Amino acid sequence: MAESADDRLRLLIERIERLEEEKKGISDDIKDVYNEAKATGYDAKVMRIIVRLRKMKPDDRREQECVVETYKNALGLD
Amino acid sequence: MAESADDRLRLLIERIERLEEEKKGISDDIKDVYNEAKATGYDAKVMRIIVRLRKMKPDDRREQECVVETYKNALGLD
Amino acid sequence: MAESADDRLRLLIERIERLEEEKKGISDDIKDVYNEAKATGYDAKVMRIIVRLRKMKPDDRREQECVVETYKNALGLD
Amino acid sequence: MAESADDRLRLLIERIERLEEEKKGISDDIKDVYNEAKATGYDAKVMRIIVRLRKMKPDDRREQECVVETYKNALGLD
DNA sequence: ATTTTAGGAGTGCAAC
DNA sequence: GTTGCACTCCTAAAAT
Repeated sequence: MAESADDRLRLLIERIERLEEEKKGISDDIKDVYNEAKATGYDAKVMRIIVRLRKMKPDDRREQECVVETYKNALGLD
Repeated sequence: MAESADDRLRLLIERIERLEEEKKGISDDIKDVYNEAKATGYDAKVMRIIVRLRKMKPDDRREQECVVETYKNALGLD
Repeated sequence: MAESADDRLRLLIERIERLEEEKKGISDDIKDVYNEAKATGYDAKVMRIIVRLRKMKPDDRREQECVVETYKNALGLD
Repeated sequence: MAESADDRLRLLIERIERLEEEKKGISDDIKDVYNEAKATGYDAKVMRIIVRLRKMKPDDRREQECVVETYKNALGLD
């Protein structure tokens, strides 16, 4: 036959490898932005927190922040 | 000789395995506490956040919370 | 001034968010390839192992495989 | 009442914190064993692989190793 | 049954 | 160079 099982497997693997390279490139780009931000004086760690918060649905986020406050108060945290 | 290299390696591996079992037991205990808390009506996810916050040095924590607030304001978050 | 600090921060965050979306898209593509492979009868877990092995330098890989064999023999594994 | 909700939450949190300390202690012990092994000339990375292999059911392990071989051959790996 | 979520392990980077 | 930190991956549990 024109295409052996071995070739099929190889093609799948190679597609994955190409995609992983692309992904790696983007990860590097993200790292660059954080470094650029840090060089400008921003706190990268906090920026990561912000990105996470913005991923949440606003209502969920506010709800959670509220519960966190409650628990902090219960424990005398802050 | 009394103790072959093979035995030495085996003993090291077995010590690691014993320790990993202990660790697993404790992880399960922690999980139990969270489940108990959840059954009592507490929000386990928020509890995890609290545990993380309490691990930080209070000054660092307050400093970070402050920067988070600043960035949130800058982005109109909240 | 034309560009406030707030805008600068916002732009950085938005660049990160765009890049993370792209990255997410590629991750999904990779997942799709694995699913396609699985549907064809391949073992996705083993494919992941293969991808990892192909990432290594051939000499390093062979060297490591050799040491693994040695340790397995020492422990009567296999 | 004798025990307020705040106390209940605090007690749960403190139990978790104690357990996490124990867990951390064991993790450190494990690290120590790997370091001791390394000092004796063993390859810690390979030891981790061995530990993982020994966790698997022997039949599953052999089956998987077999499929890995097959795929490696299909790709001319080795 | 599918999809999300958390914990753990491993890897690589970075700072010291 | 080594220690710690952060990101990724993967497995397993959980919720829907």
